[in-house]
Amino acid sequence: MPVASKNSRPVGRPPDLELQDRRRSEILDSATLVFAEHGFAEADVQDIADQTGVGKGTVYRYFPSKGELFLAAVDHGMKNLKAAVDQAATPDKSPLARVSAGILAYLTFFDEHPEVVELIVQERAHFRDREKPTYFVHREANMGPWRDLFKGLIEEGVVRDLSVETITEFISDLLYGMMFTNHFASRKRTPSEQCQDALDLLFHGILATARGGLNVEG
Amino acid sequence: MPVASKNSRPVGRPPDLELQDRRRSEILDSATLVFAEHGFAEADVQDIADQTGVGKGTVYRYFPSKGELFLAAVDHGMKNLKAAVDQAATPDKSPLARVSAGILAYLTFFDEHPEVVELIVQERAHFRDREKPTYFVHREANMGPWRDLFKGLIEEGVVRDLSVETITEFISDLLYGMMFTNHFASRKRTPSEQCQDALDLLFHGILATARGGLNVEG
Amino acid sequence: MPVASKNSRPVGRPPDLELQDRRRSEILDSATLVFAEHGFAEADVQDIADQTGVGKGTVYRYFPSKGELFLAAVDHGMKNLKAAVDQAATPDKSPLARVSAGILAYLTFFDEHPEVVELIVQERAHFRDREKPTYFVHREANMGPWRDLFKGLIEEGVVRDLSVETITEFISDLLYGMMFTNHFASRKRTPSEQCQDALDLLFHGILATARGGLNVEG
Amino acid sequence: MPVASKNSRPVGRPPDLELQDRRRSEILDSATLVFAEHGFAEADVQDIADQTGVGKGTVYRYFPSKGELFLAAVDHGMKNLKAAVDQAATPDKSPLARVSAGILAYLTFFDEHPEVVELIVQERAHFRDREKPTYFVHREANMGPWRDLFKGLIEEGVVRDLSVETITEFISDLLYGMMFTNHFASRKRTPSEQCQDALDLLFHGILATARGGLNVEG
DNA sequence: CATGAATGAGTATTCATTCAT
DNA sequence: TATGAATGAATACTCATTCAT
Repeated sequence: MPVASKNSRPVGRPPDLELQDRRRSEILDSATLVFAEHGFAEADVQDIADQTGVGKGTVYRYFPSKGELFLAAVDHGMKNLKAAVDQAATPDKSPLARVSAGILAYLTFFDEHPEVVELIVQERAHFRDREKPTYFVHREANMGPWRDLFKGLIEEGVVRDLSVETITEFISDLLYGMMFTNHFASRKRTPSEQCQDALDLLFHGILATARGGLNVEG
Repeated sequence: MPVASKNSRPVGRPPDLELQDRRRSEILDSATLVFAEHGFAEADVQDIADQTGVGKGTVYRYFPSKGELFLAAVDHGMKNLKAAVDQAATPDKSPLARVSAGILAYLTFFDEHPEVVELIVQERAHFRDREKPTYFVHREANMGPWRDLFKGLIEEGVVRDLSVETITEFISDLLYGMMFTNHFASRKRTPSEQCQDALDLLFHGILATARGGLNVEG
Repeated sequence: MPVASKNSRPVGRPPDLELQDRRRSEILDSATLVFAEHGFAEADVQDIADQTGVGKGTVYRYFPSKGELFLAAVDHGMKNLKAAVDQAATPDKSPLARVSAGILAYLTFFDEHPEVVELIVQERAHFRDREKPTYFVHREANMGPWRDLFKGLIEEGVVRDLSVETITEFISDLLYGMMFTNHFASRKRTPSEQCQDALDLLFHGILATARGGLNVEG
Repeated sequence: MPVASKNSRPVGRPPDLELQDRRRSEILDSATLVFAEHGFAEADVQDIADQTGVGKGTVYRYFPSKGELFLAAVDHGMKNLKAAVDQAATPDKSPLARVSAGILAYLTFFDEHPEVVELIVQERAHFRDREKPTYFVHREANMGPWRDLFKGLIEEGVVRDLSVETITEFISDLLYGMMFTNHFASRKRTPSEQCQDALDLLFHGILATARGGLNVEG
């Protein structure tokens, strides 16, 4: 039940709450585009306002500062990433299939949304004092189920008896590196192909021999 | 009658070439520190001059602009990285040992030189129009010997019959991701521990079963 | 349902057009003073802003650069000159009286507005690449009626049968030289006295003898 | 007789006095060119040094500052002007012929040395605090003989009984205006043609009627 | 004496943010 | 509430001048 403001009769649901939400969303979308195209420092709030079709002052009614707006855009991007991965790695699939699907979804998301990659770099470059970049905050928050999944796989004997942490970090780092490299070095392979190769190596490693007496010390 | 011909005018203070080189180096070091601490945009050329103990004008005698100075610092960092890796992965070692040593050297370098990681991010954030970030230019230039190495390992049957490109990209991406994540998420593990785990997974994969009838589609 | 269509967004503070015009004018006046006092190079945009009583950013809202502001000030001065001359040399006067009135108005204008003389010198000194200085652009644009006037006087037999161009250039050069010399050499005579003398010589020349057999070659 | 410096035996005429003079002259010439081409503010002392073929420090050994060097260049130009006019308006000519020759020499000099015109403008623009621009200092210093000449012509009845001052100022202003206008407005006429026309008007005025009952008041 | 390396003062311009309307 | 006019902090780069060699 909406609380009527001091001197007004209750007018039911104010008709512009919805508008407010839409506006916020539109500004966020424009911001993502403009920040990704020009970088944080070069992006003008005026451009974002123009792109959205509102006045500059309006942008400031929705977000207290350029920085907050930027951070909100990054957060928005991270939520979209999670949604894409979650939608792909559904619980009805087998655990390994979920791994596979999750990785493919991750690669596909960034392939389709290069602007989010840009946002991630820009954040790290311009907000160096933050404890943890938004990406890693989200990563940590979403990692639990994956840890459980690998724990189960180990117990089942499907995956070797390694530290779960070791596995998830390995995969996380690999994906993080792939995402950046794809974008920075303009790689042309499809997410699907990449995913295939990565999974093969991830699952079986590069060596031909059975694991055992390898000595790499010399 | 003066002996000096028109083309041999300089009779004044002779340039001290050694001093010039030292100066250039000192400025580059200061720049690396200042750029890493404040980021490219916030870094003040005056700070770099102060840090080096010279006047601002002197900085501009050695580097034509703030941007060129920054790029030179990145390049310098990349050269140091190569030197560290080359020194570790010497040809007298066995191929697999060279892989191992190279990876350890890579991780150790960035662990000891976090400022270079910062430079890499800053470059990508502020020089988005460059064809390829310096890191990738160097990576490409230095990759040849590694490709040969893996080609040999495959021929020997030590490494599975995979595309060499697939292997080097996999490792490159993994390392790139590890370097960034270590720095951005403030990971505490030693390069040596990380290297061990990464090599284990890289060599043998995560699966317990022999490679073969795995079906991850469902 | 909002009445405003997408194209009629502005619902906020309406622009005060009259204020804008006044502001522009005030800035132009301040600029004229400051540029004349300090010269173009030494003039500080901050001074102009202070003098006008606005922020420096406001100056840049009205003029895109210091240079454009300066040129606008010169142009403004030239328009004022034309107005002064036009107002004096009205068509109701006889042709020779118009010449006389025009010359007096010209000399009087620069006597009362020495800052415009400064602007003219400064322009020539700092914008050497312009095809024609503003002064000459205006001069050319305003010369037509004077040419017609002299053409008429020649046809009437009042003025000798000389090339109209010769006459107008002679007068133009003379006045240009008088204006500069008055200002640069701090001459003290009143415009009126100067005008008298100049007209006398212009009309009758310096020689006592009737025109004719003079031979100045030897 | 040269005075030997404190602790040295008299060595006769030092062999490099001549070199010094030559150097000074070369620097002055280079300075004139560079100042005229780029304007005072944009001209670099380094350019002048390069142009002369000496080191920047050497320029400062001959002239205490950029400003002094510039002023010396202007002065040099003025002296050349005087020489040109003096050489043309020799006492062996008749008075009116000397006037004619002087004017032609003046116009020819600036036609052949547009760089001097530039110097004159630049001086006025950048040294606004000087009591009198160099040009006017020289003009005043060189005017005496011309005043005498016109005084004589008036006494002879060749020139009307006007104030000598009025005549010389008229001519001076006219020439000053012609010089600037020729240069600024890129006039194409030859000095000789211009001189003819100017003399005709100067001597006889523009009116067809004999001087007398002209009334230009209405 | 000649040189040129070193110095550091000086300034136009942008753009996030505010707030009158 | 939405707008955009007004503000002013903040900063790279140049170049006249000095002086060690």
